[in-house]
Amino acid sequence: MNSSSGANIKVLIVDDEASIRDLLTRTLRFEDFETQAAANGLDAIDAIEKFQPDIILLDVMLPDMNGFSVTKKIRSQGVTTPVLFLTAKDEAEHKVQGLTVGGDDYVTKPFSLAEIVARIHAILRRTKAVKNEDSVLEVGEVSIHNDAHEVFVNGTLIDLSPTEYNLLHFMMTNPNQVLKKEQILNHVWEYDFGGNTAIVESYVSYLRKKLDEHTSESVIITKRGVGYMFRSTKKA
Amino acid sequence: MNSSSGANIKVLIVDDEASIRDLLTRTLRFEDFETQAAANGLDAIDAIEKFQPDIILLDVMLPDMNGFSVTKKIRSQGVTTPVLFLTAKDEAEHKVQGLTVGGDDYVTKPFSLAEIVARIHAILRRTKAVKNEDSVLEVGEVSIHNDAHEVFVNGTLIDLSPTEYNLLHFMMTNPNQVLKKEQILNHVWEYDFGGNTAIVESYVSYLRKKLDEHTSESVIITKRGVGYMFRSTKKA
DNA sequence: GCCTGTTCTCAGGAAACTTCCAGAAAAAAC
DNA sequence: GTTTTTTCTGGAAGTTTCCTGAGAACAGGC
Repeated sequence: MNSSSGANIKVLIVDDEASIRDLLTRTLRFEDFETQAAANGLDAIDAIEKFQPDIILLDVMLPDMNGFSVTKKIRSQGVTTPVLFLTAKDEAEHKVQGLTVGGDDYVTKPFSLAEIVARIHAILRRTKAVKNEDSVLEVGEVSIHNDAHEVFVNGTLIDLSPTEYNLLHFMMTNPNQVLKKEQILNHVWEYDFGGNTAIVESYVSYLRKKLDEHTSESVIITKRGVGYMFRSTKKA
Repeated sequence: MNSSSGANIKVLIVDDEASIRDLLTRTLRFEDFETQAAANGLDAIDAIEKFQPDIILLDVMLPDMNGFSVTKKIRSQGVTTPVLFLTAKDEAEHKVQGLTVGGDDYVTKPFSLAEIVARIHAILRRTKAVKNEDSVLEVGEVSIHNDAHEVFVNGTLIDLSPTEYNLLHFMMTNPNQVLKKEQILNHVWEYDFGGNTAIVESYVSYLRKKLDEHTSESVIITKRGVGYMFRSTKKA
């Protein structure tokens, strides 16, 4: 999202898969977070002590011990750093839910990068009141209420599917800036999505159909050969 | 694009085709980058260690190992140098997509030199904040907003096709100097473009038609027998 | 289980864009 | 002033990109 999204925030990434560590590291650094990574539970505990992260992304399945044990261990040492668990969908979701007390939260793999970034902000907002990722986002004639997951266009409530909502949210956090279809795909869809950018076209089409009947002019502009742009102002 | 565009920046060029290495080397040196080249993966890994580049142009198809393996290898060694992948259009684009989320990016072959230079700047701006390739470029009565891909002439928004935009951008980054048609062709069009410089004349004509109705005098001056020049000031 | 909403793919058609050509216009050469 | 060279520009062909409807696959709620 914007360039100083995570300035001065330290994130510890714990996952045994190198590709996931890499993906998260580069994404979060790009978002201006300071990151460090660990591949197993022991290294993680070590890194928490030394690196003193503000938040921990913790894979539940680790080679030596599971994420819950890691959490239990550090909590017993008085560490209250919030944890964002990364878990496979089938990995006993209810188990995770029970453990996400306090500031903690979890996302299921495969996740989308936009979701990870959003969750991190949400957690930090709750626990530290760092950077108030506003729960209401208003751009031009459209406003998104993040808490209620509601979208209003010039006062009218619009019903969107989850993916439509995510796409709109991503575009509205980057208004007046051309977003390449690939860029959109990489942020809004899950990281292992197999298809191509045609789906972005489809969803832009869905969004337009729902939004544009209430606006003076289409809020999503096609920049042929480049991508799409959410406009906040009149085109002139 | 101006003469000190890449001062003190080290670029490692990795491609097995000598002609591509040459093309890139000459272009980037002209742009004041410091360059070094490698023809295969092993040499590349070696060069990364010794040369310590600020950015790597990496062909995906290499004789010994592919570009992803090279990246994986160096990342595992803690090297975070951003990579600009060079890839054939049909070469499993989705594979590359996952890798373009952090600082990395990619261009498909055949690329244009202007695009390579622009991407390098974009990457460096994001990762190192070296030399902010301004997102707004203003020369005389014309201003280009790179983020939104919009062009204003004396306040009026002008609608341009991708090629028109690229041509204008190239000319505006080199104002008040005569650009030979061939030079323009080499920078703005893809390197394997088959036609001749007549197309530059066509596009200059298109640009003039769109821009000049809002300016006091044509912004693109013909230097007969030589080329074209974008003027920033009145001609006198 | 059945229905509904959602996600994703695909393909046809429309629109925009690129490229080439050829005649007109302008400038330079003689 | 005429010829030659170079540039300009409209048109047409061919290609690419984008939009959208239709339908398959899937999940969740009732």
